[in-house]
Amino acid sequence: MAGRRERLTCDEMGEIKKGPWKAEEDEVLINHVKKYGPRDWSSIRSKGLLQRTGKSCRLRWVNKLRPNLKNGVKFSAEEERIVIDLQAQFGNKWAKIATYLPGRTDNDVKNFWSSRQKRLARILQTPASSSSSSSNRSQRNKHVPAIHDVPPFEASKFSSSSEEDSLPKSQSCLSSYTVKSLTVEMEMVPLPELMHPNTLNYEQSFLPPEFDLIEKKPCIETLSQLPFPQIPNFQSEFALSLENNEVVTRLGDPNYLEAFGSSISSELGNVQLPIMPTCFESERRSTQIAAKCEIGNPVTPDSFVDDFPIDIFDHIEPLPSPLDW
DNA sequence: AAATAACCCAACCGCTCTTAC
DNA sequence: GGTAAGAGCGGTTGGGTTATT
Repeated sequence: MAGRRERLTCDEMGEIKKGPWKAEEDEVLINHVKKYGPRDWSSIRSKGLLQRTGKSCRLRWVNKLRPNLKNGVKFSAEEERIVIDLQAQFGNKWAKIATYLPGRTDNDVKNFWSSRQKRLARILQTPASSSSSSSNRSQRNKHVPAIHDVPPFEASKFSSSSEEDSLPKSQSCLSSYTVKSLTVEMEMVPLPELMHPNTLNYEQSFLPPEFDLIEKKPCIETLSQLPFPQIPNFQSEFALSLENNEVVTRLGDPNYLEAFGSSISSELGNVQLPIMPTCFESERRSTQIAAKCEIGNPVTPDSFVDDFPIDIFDHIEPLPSPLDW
């Protein structure tokens, strides 16, 4: 990484240094914070302490030097679940989400999510019959026979919109589930393998001090009302039913949903799809949308794939022999 | 052992918001 | 109320590392 952003030298940038931070610079920055607190970032440069912009100093402090950061520690399963749930709730408000994850920065969360989305995208774009997939570790491990008809994943759809931000809190929560594209916003099904009872009360354990219960009430309530205990059933029944497997295939096709949204629900039979929280149901705008929601609105192709244990697909179709990889 | 792909993450950029004057 | 500076945030980039062939 060294030199990557140091091409622009101090002279070229008007004495502003860029690129990786040196230990000495960190030390200067830490000393500044010790003296004056985490503020007056621009004064660091104006005093000649560092040839960095205030912006750069602040970022360095927030992302790397701040105490109690979990630098170099991978996201735990619980943290992952929290991010997934909160992203579904808040959108790409990484700073806000990070406040629920002690020791994590918005950059951490953002990077984590980005990696996750890339992984997801690759899985969904995997041609089932492609021999070239043998060179792809993820594709090999996560062979997805039923998803290859899914249109290419559109990562951009996963970013939050300003439209959502402008809504009242109680509606913004709703909008991410109903108003916007169903196939996009419903993807955040809690990871089945993470449905430990002791992970379900994270809201309490990670509530930041300034958290306003009243403000978030509608969404928090719905979160707590989510039928998480049903998820494991959903997983196992899905994995063992060929009929349901076919439904999974169809659900992966937005056109199928569009055309057969209401009738498909009967096909699901005993399958316990994660269902929409009640507050969302009450806000449905049309019977068509309602029909889609009832058949398991949070379920989209990517959620099917990504939120299942990798080996779940072993039950759907025998994996090819390692010799064929 | 080399080549390649995938993943990770630090750091930057541009925009918006907040605050002080 | 207008404006400039500072601060904060989300998106993006690209080098380093690791895993796989």
